[in-house]
Amino acid sequence: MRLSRDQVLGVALDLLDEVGLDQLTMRRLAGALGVQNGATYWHFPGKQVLLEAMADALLAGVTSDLDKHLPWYDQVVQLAHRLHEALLSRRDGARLFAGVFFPLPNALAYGEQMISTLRAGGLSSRDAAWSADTITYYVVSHSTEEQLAAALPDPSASAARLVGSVDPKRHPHLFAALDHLPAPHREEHFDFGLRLVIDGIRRAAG
Amino acid sequence: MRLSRDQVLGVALDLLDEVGLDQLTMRRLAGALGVQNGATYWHFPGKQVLLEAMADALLAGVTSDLDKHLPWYDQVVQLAHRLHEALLSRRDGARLFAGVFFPLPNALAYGEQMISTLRAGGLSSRDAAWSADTITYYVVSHSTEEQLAAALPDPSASAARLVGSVDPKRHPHLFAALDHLPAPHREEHFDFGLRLVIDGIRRAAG
DNA sequence: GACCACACTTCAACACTGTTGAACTTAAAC
DNA sequence: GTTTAAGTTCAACAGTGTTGAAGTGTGGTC
Repeated sequence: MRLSRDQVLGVALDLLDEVGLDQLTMRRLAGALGVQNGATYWHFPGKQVLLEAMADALLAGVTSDLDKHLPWYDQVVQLAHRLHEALLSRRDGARLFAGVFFPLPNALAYGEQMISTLRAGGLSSRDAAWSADTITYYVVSHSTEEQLAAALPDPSASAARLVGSVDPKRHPHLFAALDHLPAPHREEHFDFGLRLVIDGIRRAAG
Repeated sequence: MRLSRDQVLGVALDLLDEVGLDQLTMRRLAGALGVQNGATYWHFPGKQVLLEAMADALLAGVTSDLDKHLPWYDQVVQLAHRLHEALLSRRDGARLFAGVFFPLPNALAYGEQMISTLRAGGLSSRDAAWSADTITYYVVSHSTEEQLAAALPDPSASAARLVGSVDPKRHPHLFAALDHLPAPHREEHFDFGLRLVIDGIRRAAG
């Protein structure tokens, strides 16, 4: 049974969901493909290139069917949500994307769309580019943290460790903040920070 | 020559500066300490714990000598700058910090300080906690990207690859944004995004 | 000063990783 | 039906984190 590049890519993404980024090894991938270890190296010159291809595959379609009738800032919100969803669509997707950040087609399309939308809001070329950076930093970082929290060996034990290490005498505000951990309100937490950034941008747009 | 835990930690941080996070191996660390491989395992139960200790060491002093006479939002800016500097103080410091995110003393002190300052600005417990998250996401993400860009094998070749892969016909806005890459204006770029976030927070503070 | 217990180090191994190159097999091209 | 190249196998290399048994040195006690 001969392989194709797309087949390797597809199985690699499925394997990512199954075992996570840390356990995604070339040998395991070969096993999932029903093939010997060296075979994948014909289709991808090395693991790094495979990971880049996987990262870009994650972003397929992030710029499709955007609602162009919304106000520009709501279009920015929509696009940020798209990126967020794309990164969460696969296990460790955000970490995968963050570890690679080179000019890949879908990532470029995302960047172009984001900057273009911001320019439509009246920002200068520089401000649009830098604002897009800020939004992207936020989305990637938030997604990474979400998935890291979800991937903890024992979530309740980890939460207990967190609560246990915050002394209400030494860290009163942090202690109070334990009532507002991101985890139970993932979406609200994401939207809160995103709104902060976008409000700042709207102010910069004048 | 016997080792101490602090000695291992110190040499590990120096070795990090020298070889980078990816090349920081337990054997190399033992070599730098003038000792055999297994020896470090008496002082740290495993590499992960060592990395956590290193990450927290990075943050030593971030909350010292803050200017309490500034308006609350400028105190937030100052603290964010402190975190930024701390993460950049060692090679791959941001990545090191991001890969670990557990309740360590200096990280807790930072969180407490940030939330407390935001509360002083009038934010609710929830809004202060979530705003602190947003700021921290931004600083960590920005620092990570800065160090990743600085650590590229051949910066000018990488820049060329970036420029070369942006087609001005398909990505006009991205192409125009190439005049505003973060790299040559690191500090200005950092401050721009930080201000966006903090303006958003000031608006939320009402 | 001799002894002892424990802190610490060494050494050798284990199971695993990405990557490589030579040999082999299969499929397509003429 | 032979040739050519695409695709695969197999065995090895150099490296990783981690472990456990055996050894060594140092400090405290009799």
